[in-house]
Amino acid sequence: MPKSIARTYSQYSRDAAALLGSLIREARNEHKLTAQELADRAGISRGLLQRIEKGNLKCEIGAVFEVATIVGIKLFEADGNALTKQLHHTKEKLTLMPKSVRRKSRKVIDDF
Amino acid sequence: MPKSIARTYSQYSRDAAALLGSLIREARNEHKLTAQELADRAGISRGLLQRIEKGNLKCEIGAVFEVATIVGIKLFEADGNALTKQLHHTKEKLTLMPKSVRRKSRKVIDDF
DNA sequence: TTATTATGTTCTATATATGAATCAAAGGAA
DNA sequence: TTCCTTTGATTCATATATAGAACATAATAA
Repeated sequence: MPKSIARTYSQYSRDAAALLGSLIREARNEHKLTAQELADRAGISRGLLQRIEKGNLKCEIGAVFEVATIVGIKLFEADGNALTKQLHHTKEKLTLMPKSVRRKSRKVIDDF
Repeated sequence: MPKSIARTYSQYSRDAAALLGSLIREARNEHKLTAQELADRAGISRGLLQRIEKGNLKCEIGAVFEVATIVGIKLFEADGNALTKQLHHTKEKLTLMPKSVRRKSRKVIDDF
């Protein structure tokens, strides 16, 4: 990760992460799960779980999704099956669309 | 990250990430945005965007949220304002709940 | 109150995700 | 077809997120 400069995030992204973290925290309490227990189930450290619950945007999305799934927070869809359905549908749409994005040539316009 | 062993993810998490990636890809095409352009707007590299669209679970959630937000994919809520409302509501609930999870003492039962 | 457990916080070593560069392959326009 | 662009797929150097430990603080039960 060379040339890295502190990344900026939009307010919406920060709110979304904070909300998801709070939802996880709430769900964990309702499930009567210790931070350590939930972390163990998700295969992550307690420290990482804490950062997730705080809405830290630098956590890997896989860890966040795992934790959310364990405590019963459904991403995107209410019933589980709809997820894969929508996935297949989306992928079918993709095959029918142009493979690459291409706008009108800039080169030709620029030089003359 | 010591003692790291290839992390495993649930099928649901993998599907969720794959779906989100496909949705991003689709939205990007509809917005007529080049991968490079979207990556620039999100402040990430094109390679990272590629992995996000592939549903790679090891990407940082902040980058994924940024990209999703830019192409108009709303996380969790349809209208933007409801997000913060729900956030405040959730945090209020948290203050009314026990601060820590504690089950009946195991020590006392175990030894005697 | 006291004892015990959960959570918060900081630190360090290291595994690894990321940015950048490169090349190949594919796609769309003329 | 030929050109130009976009995308896919590598590779590598390095910035950094993570695991783990240690400790402090907070919170619950008795």
